[in-house]
Amino acid sequence: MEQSFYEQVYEVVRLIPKGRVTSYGAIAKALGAGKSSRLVGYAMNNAHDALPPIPAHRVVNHKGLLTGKFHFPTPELMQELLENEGVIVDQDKVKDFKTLFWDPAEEL
DNA sequence: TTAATGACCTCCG
DNA sequence: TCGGAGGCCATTA
Repeated sequence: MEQSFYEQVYEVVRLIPKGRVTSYGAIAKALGAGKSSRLVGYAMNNAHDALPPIPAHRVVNHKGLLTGKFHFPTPELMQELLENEGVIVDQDKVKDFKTLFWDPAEEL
């Protein structure tokens, strides 16, 4: 599997600027598969072995909630990484989500 | 090949 | 306005 939907997702996630976040649906939509939002999340499941490492901590659901934090080595790591980049996280939710939101479709 | 899974999104009550 | 249930697509076993 050289090229697949996953590769597309990885590319977009790696393009996310530091201190910015995006949603799975936005990525899926940017790839032309707005209904395949679940695939984006599924791709992240494989992102653990993807190289270079994927900044999955910059990707959250459309609610701005860190749903995938449990998939990290440690749930708190995701929040730490976000705060380390200047993203404020409160109650497992990204503060000013719509403000820090980064639309991949605009970059692509 | 068929069936099941998933870090989601949208709609309806 | 808030909560719950269903549906979509690609990948893996």
